[in-house]
Amino acid sequence: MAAESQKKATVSSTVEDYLKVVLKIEDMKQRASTSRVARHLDVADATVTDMLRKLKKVGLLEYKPYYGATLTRKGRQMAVRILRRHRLLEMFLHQVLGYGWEQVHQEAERLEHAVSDLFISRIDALLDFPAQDPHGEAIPDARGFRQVEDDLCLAEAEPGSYSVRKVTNSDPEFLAYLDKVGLRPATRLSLQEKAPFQGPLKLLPESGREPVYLGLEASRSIFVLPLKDRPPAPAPLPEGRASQGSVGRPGRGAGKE
Amino acid sequence: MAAESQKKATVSSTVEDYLKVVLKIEDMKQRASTSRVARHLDVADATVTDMLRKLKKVGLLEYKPYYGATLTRKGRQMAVRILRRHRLLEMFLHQVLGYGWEQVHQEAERLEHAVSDLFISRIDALLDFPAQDPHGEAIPDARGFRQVEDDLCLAEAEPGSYSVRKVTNSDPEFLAYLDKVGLRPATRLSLQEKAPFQGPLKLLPESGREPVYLGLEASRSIFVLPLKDRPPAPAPLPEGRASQGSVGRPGRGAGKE
DNA sequence: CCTCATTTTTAGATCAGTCTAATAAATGTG
DNA sequence: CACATTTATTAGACTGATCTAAAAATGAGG
Repeated sequence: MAAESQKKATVSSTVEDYLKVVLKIEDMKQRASTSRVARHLDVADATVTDMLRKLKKVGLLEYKPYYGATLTRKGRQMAVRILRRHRLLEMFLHQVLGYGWEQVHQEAERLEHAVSDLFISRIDALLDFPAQDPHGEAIPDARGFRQVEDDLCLAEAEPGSYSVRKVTNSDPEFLAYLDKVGLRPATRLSLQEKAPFQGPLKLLPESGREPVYLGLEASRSIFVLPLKDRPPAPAPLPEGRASQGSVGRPGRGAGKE
Repeated sequence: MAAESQKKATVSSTVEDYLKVVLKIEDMKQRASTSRVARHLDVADATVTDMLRKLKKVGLLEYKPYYGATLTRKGRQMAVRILRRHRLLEMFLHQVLGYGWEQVHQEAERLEHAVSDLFISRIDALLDFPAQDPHGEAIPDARGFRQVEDDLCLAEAEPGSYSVRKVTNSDPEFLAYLDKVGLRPATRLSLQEKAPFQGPLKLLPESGREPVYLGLEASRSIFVLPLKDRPPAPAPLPEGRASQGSVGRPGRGAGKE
């Protein structure tokens, strides 16, 4: 609460993008190396080196040459704020303006830098304070708390019954495809078998009668919650033991920031 | 329809701002001189000289050194497109997100550069294709046609009965004041007297019982429609002879572009 | 038609963000 | 452990948008 922590350092949208990417990489438990950041942002490595040094200087991240970056408290706070804007905007575009879930990402990507805090709080209220975006990703709340994600990557799942929790891929083509075969957040499905040698997964979505064969690589961006065996339960989301109540509870590792 | 006219030359938001300003100045029947453009954009004259030359080079405007700029067909088209976005966004913020009319301008100023055509067409439909923004300014339609404005500046009006058509000033303080004294688009009022020597106007808005004294300068940004003497008519806007039906009719001077 | 004030342009710099090419550090493999 | 490969950094340059200060054109009055 010291006066200095109040200064609403306003950063360029470029800086916002760098912070967002570092957060994303850290969330995937990877090292935010120069090249990894560069790949995510589609810029040259040299550009990233420069920028990381600049961001270190202004205290938004730590940077060790030849190693990579780590967000500071302040940097993480800013990054989560952008993430919140992004996901709220996606939800708004989907729910209010009727965008398909494969269309929301790109538009939100531009809007997140342009919109005011007032705009964000208005759409938050309009949407009745949603907890997930159209891809099933958790929307951080206004204080920066993030819901604990207690899901399982389909690529690692054993055959059985699941419901789709989130899809962490924003490629419109891919999402449109998933949509077509009936795979969306909250869809229940049974994973019937996994072909050996990096082979495809055989899935049966609840809706379609046709099985869907999905490449292993594609399955890495689908996250699911195990379903209690027989699929009787009507509510698909509130089943997982940590998928509720965690907003506002800073608990181990996934709370604030 | 030639292939070249199809190329969707995408310009920076800075360029969009320059075009918007030149359009605004031309709409006020003034010469878009270097210094005038500079004042509107709050940049140095030298910066404008450079930019106008660049914009001439890409065919968005004519530029005569020591004289100023004139939009080309193409430049005007782009400028009107931004104007449309701006005003639709204002209406959207006002109607859907509950912004006050004094708050909409600033937010729209940022959003107009970030939003896609899809976004614009969605809000247009959501708002049921509005013809005016919250300040009473005409919203160009998707083809770029602009409604003919057949109104009268309050500063030039004679005592009598009027209804407020539009307010061409985006200063939040000023608009908040007008709002407080009950002056908004569609408000009926009687102009009771104009003090001599650039003196204030004495107004009686229909709502308030108190007369309002308005400086001459302030009255320049208020435009009104004369009311058919006794104020009996319920519909305030559709009275002026040219305030309807002109969308899509390229009529003299105020049609396309 | 000359002079002065105003307006505009030119010249030269800066800043943020980016690039390519060259160099250097780190790493992995025989 | 030494070399080859990979990953990062440095060096130098460019682009778009901006500035200040100095020079030049315009135009109004005498």
